[in-house]
Amino acid sequence: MTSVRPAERRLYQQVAEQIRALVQSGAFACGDRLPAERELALQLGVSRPSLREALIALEIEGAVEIRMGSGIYVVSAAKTRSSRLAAIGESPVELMQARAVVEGAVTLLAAPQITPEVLVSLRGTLESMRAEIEEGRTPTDRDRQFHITIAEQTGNHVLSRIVGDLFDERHSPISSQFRNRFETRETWRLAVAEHEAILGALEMRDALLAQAMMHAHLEQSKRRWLESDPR
Amino acid sequence: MTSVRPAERRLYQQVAEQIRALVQSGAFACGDRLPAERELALQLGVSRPSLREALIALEIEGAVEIRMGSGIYVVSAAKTRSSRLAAIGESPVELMQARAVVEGAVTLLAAPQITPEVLVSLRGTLESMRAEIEEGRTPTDRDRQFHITIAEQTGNHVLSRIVGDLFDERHSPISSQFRNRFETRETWRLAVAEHEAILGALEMRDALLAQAMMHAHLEQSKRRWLESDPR
DNA sequence: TCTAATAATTGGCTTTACCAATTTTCCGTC
DNA sequence: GACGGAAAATTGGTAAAGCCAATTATTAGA
Repeated sequence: MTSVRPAERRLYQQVAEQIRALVQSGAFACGDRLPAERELALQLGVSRPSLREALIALEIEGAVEIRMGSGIYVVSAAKTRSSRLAAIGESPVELMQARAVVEGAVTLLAAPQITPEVLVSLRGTLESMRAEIEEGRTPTDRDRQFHITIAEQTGNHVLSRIVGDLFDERHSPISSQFRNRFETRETWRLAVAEHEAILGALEMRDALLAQAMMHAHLEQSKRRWLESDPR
Repeated sequence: MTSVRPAERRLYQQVAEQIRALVQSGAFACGDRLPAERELALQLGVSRPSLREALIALEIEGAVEIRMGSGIYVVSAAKTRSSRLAAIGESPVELMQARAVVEGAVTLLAAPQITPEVLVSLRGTLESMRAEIEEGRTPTDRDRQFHITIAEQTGNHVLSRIVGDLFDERHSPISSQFRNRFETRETWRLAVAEHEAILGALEMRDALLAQAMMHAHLEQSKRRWLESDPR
């Protein structure tokens, strides 16, 4: 079987998509065992290494579970990790409320573990934000950095990942329609002031206050978002 | 080169980790081109297909960019987005700690909004858990339902999604190596007792106590996990 | 009937080989 | 000497066959 096909995308991506389609079409139910690698490769008309590459991609995104010597199993269809994005009913308002709750708790946990060096770093980030705003630029990256840095002080990778993911979802296609009138220079100035309050509480070693300020910041941010959008 | 190595984890995961380490150690800077596949495979002492599997994993998590005919490039370090999948460094211990923090805060938010009907439903779930344990079955689904139901009372879809995802990650292939001796009947009985404490606090309308009990439950769960595994 | 050895199945990894896209090199031309 | 284009070298993409290791199913023996 000599390949004469014009490479459209990487083969493993095409194969992975085919398998996803097979699962979603109901050809294989959740928990079912897929055909053996050798047979499946034959069915799909690709070599076994190529099929394996596709399976690894599917394994990483949680669509299948590979058990050595046993077989390849379709994992609980509901949470394929790809369905995490674009979940129905998740409005930007809920997103910001979730951030307020989660990052509030994270700040409380992180506060006692923040070193003086990190405080200096945070202040630098804040100054950079201020500068970029006055230059007319949108300091989204600095904003992210501020929140991530605090989360990282928990020493818990899972928590900092969640904080980062939630931040990024604000800029996903779903929410992008909102951020138009939201990011004016004035609203950014308010945001910086709230960041200043958080940092101040951290510098005073007041964990509870820092938590409250973080919570308030994201609630305010949500409110600004709402008021900026007339829908 | 005949393989005589005792398979510890999947090879592609080990290789991917090696490459991540190389990048983070500064051996390759952002934007740099890695050695060619053939050479890199030789350096790392693995076959090219195995190296390719690792590269695909790294490509999916955004750590590298593969350009056909050109080479493999290290992508901007900051945005590795290894996020969505459980990145290395995210030990099950960190996962449980993250759950304790997040679900504690979620419980506090949910508690005032829980209706009597939901309380009845939660008690039913708990009784089902008890029954299944005595039958020798593992009540994982009921356990999940208990936690999800509470999260849903926040009325926030993002929060309930997070709680669900974190629960499911415990049973992902990455963490599965831990769950062997963890799920004994005795540990499950302890878990049910802690669930009972949470539900009791909710019935008493004591939101702060419920938060504390939820936090304690997941911390205890983490501890049990650790002690059950002698590594 | 139950248990333990055994055979068949299945994923894990290696080796070799060739194709396709890209980049580099080099030579002819202006 | 500078420019342009074609050939060659480089690099990723894929295929095929084979063996090892873990799991599961089967079968023979107690």
